[in-house]
Amino acid sequence: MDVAAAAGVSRQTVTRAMNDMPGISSATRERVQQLAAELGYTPSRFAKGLVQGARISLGLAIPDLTNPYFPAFASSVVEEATQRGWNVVVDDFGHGSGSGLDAVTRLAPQVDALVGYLGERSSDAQTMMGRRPVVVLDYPAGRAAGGICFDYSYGAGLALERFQAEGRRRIAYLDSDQEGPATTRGVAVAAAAAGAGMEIIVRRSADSAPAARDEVRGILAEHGGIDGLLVFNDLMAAGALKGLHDAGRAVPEDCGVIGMDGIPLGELVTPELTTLALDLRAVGRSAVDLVDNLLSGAIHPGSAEANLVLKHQLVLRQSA
Amino acid sequence: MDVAAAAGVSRQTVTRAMNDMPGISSATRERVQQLAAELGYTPSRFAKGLVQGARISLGLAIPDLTNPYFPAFASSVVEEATQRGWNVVVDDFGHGSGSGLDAVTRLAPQVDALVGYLGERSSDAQTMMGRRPVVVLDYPAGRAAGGICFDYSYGAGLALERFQAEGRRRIAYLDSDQEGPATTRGVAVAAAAAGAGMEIIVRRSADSAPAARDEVRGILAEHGGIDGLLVFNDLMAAGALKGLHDAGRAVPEDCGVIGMDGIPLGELVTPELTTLALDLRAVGRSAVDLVDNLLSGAIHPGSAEANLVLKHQLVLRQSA
DNA sequence: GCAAGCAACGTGAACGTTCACGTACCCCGG
DNA sequence: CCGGGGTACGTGAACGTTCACGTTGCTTGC
Repeated sequence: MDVAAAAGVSRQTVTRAMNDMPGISSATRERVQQLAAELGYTPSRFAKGLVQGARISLGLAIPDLTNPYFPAFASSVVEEATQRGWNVVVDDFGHGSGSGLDAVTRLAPQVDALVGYLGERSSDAQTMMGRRPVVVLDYPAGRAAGGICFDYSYGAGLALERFQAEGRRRIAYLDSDQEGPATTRGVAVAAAAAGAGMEIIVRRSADSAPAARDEVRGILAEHGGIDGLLVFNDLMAAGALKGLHDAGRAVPEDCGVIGMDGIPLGELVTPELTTLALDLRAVGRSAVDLVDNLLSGAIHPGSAEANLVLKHQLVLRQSA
Repeated sequence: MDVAAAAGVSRQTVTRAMNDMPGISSATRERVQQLAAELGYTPSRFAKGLVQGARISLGLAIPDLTNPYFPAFASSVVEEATQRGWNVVVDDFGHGSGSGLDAVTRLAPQVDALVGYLGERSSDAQTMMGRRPVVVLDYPAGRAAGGICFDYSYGAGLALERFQAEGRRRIAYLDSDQEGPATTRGVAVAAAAAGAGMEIIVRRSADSAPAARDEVRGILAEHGGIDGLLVFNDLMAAGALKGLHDAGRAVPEDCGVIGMDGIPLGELVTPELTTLALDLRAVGRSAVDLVDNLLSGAIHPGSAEANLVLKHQLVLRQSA
């Protein structure tokens, strides 16, 4: 410790001065503090962490901060973590920063727990994190050691019911092409449609508004009679609205549109988006709560309480 | 180190096994690795950091992740930092998590450099960070030790010119009520208007779409003849579009609207938003570049190169 | 048969901080 | 004058890792 030598005192005295501890005269305290400031001394967070034990830092793995869903979610995670005095290390694995697994590789050595949209790789993530808590959101079939997933069957049912109630018969579902052959949502929608005895058209596009816009134009070119469109998420639904407008279809008169997620964007587009909404802040809060309980040992990885299932709510606005 | 005892080897051997270093038989390596996995052993990041020296972590202080501008910016910061092998600790000081200064207080002990929208408190931030680099975005009058700011006078000029070219005469500016008596943007707009010999109406609202929507209804109630509206940012501009629609004003026919920032949201609203756009990824990239150069000593805090001024570009879409 | 060489492993020391002590010194009361 | 009790400081030790060396023991070559 350089400051100790410069001030002619012991390291312990410097510690006392920097942390405002008792057992030091105010004269030396100020002298040491000023000297520290002059020398640009900053206590090493590593040494501090080593001796003081865990200051918790939470890893947050996000597929794409550019998609407004994720900041909405991240916002509540950060808020909730901040309240607990944790800090949050964010990794965005979009834009060529690799896969979710790369994000976990980067985060694992740096954090005490992990929360994230990791898609298929959740078990690898648990392996890399060892005994440390991992909360996977929107995990695919099967249980995660800890996780939150969504009851898409229920949500899809709500949406299809709505379309039917409106008398819509030619329904299409626009899926994301991100995960493997079909997304979790995709299979749920297909199942719900089959259950309701409906035949629906399924198309996929990249998870962005422009891609959805283009894809919708394609759908309409092939299937002109579509009068209901369910979309993978609200961002793509916003693009879909544009695509319908491009093709001269009026929403909701010619074609109803229902999105998923319930992000604030839905209220800003025209017509305002009917959507299967989640309580986004509740999702973040639940994720951090899970981590907290896993850390404290209040609940155990793999147990029933470590897996939450949240339901969507159909928020009716203008588009359907 | 528990694993060392359990495996009956020395700590050094464990180190060699965990880090795939030479000088160890593959038999012992695997035995140690498996034992480590069973015991749930995770190397302490603190001890590692202490002995190996700095793994850089970058603090990112964000006023409100809920406002789509900030994730757009954060996304490029995270991407750029990830490329350098840094990790990013995010703090959102919206939603009652205090002020920017609170965020800095939380981040300062944990990071090697700081980037953020800190508003007025940038000098306090530098004090808390000592010699470590601080890059302040959108700092108010006066220079920051390191920072990026925007030439709002230039941008405001572009917008007002556009309104004039369209023959619009009754211009209003909707400001944010976040910072003190008037925002940096507010004074720039006022100055640009005065320079152009224009008289403009200035109103303020909270920095959110619903607040802007309400405020715009208020403006129209008082000043019905408004035919041009410049707005603090794109999010508020999106709300303003809704407000104009509520009041039965057609955009751009009855009233033109120009936003600021150039976030992707602008292309999803109807009509699509004409805006003073920034290259958002360039902003993030520049911020991280600055930090990098400050860390390496290539440029010095307070020097001319440590302060960047970026200009807006008027992107014409439908709203003006 | 003996040293050289190499592979496999162990042994302090160090990183920078805090914790639990120990030690001067001063002030007072008796 | 002596001891008790405070205040202001200093002194190992410890946290868990890695680094730069040592130290075995076995092979190899002549």
